[in-house]
Amino acid sequence: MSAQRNEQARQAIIAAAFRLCASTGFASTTIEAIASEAGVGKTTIYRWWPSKAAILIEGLESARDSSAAFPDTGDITADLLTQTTNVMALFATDFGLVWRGLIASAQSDQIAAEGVPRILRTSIDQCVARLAKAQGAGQLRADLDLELAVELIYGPIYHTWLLRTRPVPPDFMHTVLTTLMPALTAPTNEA
Amino acid sequence: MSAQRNEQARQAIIAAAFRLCASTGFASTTIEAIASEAGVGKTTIYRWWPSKAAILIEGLESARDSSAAFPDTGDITADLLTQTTNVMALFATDFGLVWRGLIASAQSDQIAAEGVPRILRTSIDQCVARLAKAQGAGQLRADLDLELAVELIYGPIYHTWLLRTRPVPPDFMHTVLTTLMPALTAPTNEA
Amino acid sequence: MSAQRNEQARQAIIAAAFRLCASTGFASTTIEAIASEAGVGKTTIYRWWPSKAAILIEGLESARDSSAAFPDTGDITADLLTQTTNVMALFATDFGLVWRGLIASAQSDQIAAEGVPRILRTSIDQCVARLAKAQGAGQLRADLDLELAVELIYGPIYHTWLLRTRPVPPDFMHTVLTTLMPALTAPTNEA
Amino acid sequence: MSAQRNEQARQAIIAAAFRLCASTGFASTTIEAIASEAGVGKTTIYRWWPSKAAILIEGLESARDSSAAFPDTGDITADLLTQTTNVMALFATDFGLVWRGLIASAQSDQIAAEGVPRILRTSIDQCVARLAKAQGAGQLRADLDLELAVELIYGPIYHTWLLRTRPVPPDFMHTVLTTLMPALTAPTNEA
DNA sequence: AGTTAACCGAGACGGTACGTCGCGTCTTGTT
DNA sequence: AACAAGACGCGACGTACCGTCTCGGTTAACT
Repeated sequence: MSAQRNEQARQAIIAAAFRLCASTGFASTTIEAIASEAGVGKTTIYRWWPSKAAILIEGLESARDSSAAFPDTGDITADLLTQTTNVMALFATDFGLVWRGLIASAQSDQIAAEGVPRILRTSIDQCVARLAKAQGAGQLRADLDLELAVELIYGPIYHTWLLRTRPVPPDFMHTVLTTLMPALTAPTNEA
Repeated sequence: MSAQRNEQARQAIIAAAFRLCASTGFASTTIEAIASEAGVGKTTIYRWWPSKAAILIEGLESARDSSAAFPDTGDITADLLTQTTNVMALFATDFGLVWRGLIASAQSDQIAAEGVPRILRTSIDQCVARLAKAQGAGQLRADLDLELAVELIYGPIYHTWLLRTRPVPPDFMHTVLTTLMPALTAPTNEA
Repeated sequence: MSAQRNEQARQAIIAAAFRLCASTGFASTTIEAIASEAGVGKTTIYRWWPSKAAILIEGLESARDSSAAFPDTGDITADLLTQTTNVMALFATDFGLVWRGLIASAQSDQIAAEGVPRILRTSIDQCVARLAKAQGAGQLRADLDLELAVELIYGPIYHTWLLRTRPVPPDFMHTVLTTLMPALTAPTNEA
Repeated sequence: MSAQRNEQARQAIIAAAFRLCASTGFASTTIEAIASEAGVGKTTIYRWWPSKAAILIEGLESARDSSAAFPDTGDITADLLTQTTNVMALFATDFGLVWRGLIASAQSDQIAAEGVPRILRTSIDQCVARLAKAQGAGQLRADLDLELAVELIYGPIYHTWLLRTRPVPPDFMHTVLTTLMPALTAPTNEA
């Protein structure tokens, strides 16, 4: 065998896809534009990815690490506020454009429909892990369904971010958590 | 002036758009297919709507009425459960396909980006009104931000429905409300 | 009966058709443009003319008179030179653009295919009449077929004008007639 | 470099254009119909030709050879009669439909306006060559402008064929040449 | 003097073809 | 064998005009 996959081309394609997506939007980021921007033949793209969503998904999955890790100061409420604030800040960057485009295309593109939940899974698992630790420490109700807790916490974020029903106030997540957390925390037995 | 708009054509176009969207999906519903299905020239569509999203938005806005009205039995928790259950059922129908497509296209199409929040506004306002009544009746905390409450309630629905991170259990909204409502309701002074 | 044809509209339409044809060319002179330019409804045009060619033909037929009448100085060769020179000058004006467009559309449009020969007939008949007079005066061969003579004289003009095979020299018709006329004139019996 | 032009497609397109032009006429021969008839994408046509006229011109130029060559029996008058008769016969075939359409479109289409004279040039040059030989042999006047001679000979043909002013008699070219040739031939000095 | 019907402007309508864009596949050398 | 380049068949785009068809409104002949 010889002539294996060209790693340079792979990175150039992913980088070009992100660049275009950030500058001209997800919808007008075409395979042809990516190929041209990356200085690559279309064939090379189609050989390795089935759609533009796949390229961006691969890009996200390989570069996710540092982005929005969970802090652990021992105070679950404070840590959630820190992390969700980071997430909302991230959504306001170029990353947000890509991610929004992927979520949108997941409604019709098969690859995106599988990739989006897969990407989210990691973040959710990290969140669940942090919540589980807090639960173990008695900071959260023992009977709390942690998957559900994630949805209660992140639901409002995606609701405002995707549906754009109102301008998001700066202290949005502070208010959300202030309102929500009492329902998640263990009752303080002060009878 | 003269030569007014043909109301028959207008309705045929909207109906055709919904039919196609339901049967072949939002992404593959083309203007040409709508025109053909409606027995109408493409020009007639482009004369009145700038994109397929606009057609579907107009259809939704003119036929919204009855779909998911708010019950009022006096019990806010029960009413929310009823209504959100109805909404989730609605999302599982053809309407859901259209709505999902519109939300997706709102991430790139200007018209959809305006229409989706406009459509939601009405539903949110109805929800807020019902919540306000409950608040007035002392069933909800007096200092509760009702817009936020809506996001806390519907956020999890859209989170699961759009992001598809896990299969939605049948009693999903029951669990959501059971967990969430204590944080929204007025504290029962039983000291 | 009542409400007869609006003469003002008729003239405005013909005038607009000529104006557009002269300024933007025959091909891009559309019925819609004529209607707009004339400040007239499309219906009014279609009520009275079957195609744009018909409008221009009517315009030519009603305004032909003065354009290229035949002089009669008694010298047939000189008169032909005068007249053909006038014709070629006319072909270089806006009239030429219209006439060329009509001849072109006569290759496909039924109305033009009838109108072009009808318009030409008049000119040819005038030419034939002048030739007949010369023939009667013994200036042309007695056995000359005058229809053919017209084609021999005008053929080269249309050949160069329609087929554009070479730049037309200024003394073109002088040379044509100098070469051709000996074949048409009666032999001078100088035995 | 790579990915060269598909010769099969090229020929299929030209053939389809001729077939359609012959069967439905030049005016109603559309690019879409040609593409469909040739089993080819529209893009492939637009990639290589700017208009349908260009296709037909290329077809004519690449297949011109045999069509109406000049005989050379030594008798210039007889040879001209033979050749012009052939031309008129050719004009009555499908080729005539194409050629007429091209001449018509040359009045508005830039490509046709260049192509028609270019195609004619070859035929004219052949005619001029034959005339020059006759002139060299003393059969034509020494001072005869041969370009002009061509126009005198072919002018009547195009006049009748394009302008359709009268039904063309069967012996048309015989009469034309009988009338015209004396003006072109060298005077026989029999004083 | 009032009625009324044809003509008028405006322009919406169902269509056809336009010329362009991007798709995903393919072919042709080059590295 | 993978690559760049890009031609290919295809489908949809949004536009321009086609010729037909309502719409009121005007207007001129005939009640």
